[in-house]
Amino acid sequence: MSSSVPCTIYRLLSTEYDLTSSEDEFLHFENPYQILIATILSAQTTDRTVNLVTKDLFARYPDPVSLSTARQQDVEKIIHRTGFYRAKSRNIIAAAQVLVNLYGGEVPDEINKLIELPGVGRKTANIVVHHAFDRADGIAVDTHVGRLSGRLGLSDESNPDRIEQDLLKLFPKKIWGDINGLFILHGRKVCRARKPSCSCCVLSSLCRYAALNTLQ
DNA sequence: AACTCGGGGCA
DNA sequence: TGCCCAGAGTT
Repeated sequence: MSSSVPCTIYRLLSTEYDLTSSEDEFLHFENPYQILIATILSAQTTDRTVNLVTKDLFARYPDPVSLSTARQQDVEKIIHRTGFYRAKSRNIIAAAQVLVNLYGGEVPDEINKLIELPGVGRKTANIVVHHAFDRADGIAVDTHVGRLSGRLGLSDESNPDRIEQDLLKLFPKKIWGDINGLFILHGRKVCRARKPSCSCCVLSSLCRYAALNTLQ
């Protein structure tokens, strides 16, 4: 593959999508604590659903100290609508306890430390670094990112960690966060798992899968 | 690698 | 009604 292909992909997707508007949901959170908790709650749920509960949640538990001593039953009532509420309640309380006990009530800004928090995996850690610290130390490989990477021929791997390694080599670090957001938007709206809209896709001219898919 | 946790939104 | 949502933890 030509080394300019990743650059072209980035340019085309940037023209197609406005990342700043799609990230508005997160902008109203005031600090890394709120972003961390909201991101844990956002697993397998839309940002809009999370936003239905965060006002109540942060009014009652404005900081790690207050959340660390919360009763799980009370937290469950507030976040019930975000799904997986038992595990999420347990995890955010335990995470708050770790913040208080190990990090002086602050949210660490390193992937390796964030990943140790209950309820935080590699994807969530990447999201928190990106949104809370305005930086991208990696790329969160969800189903969309994995699917696009395969169809575009950017990676032949199946393991998300290895796909991430391939992507990190292909794209310059300063656009990792943008690539992450753009791939997810494109994977959701155009390059869908089921019926991808290759005829409307700005990347179709450089995509093997589109060439295959549009053959009749 | 497979399985479980789960309510909300949308076509 | 079926499918999807910037997943994580356990077995």
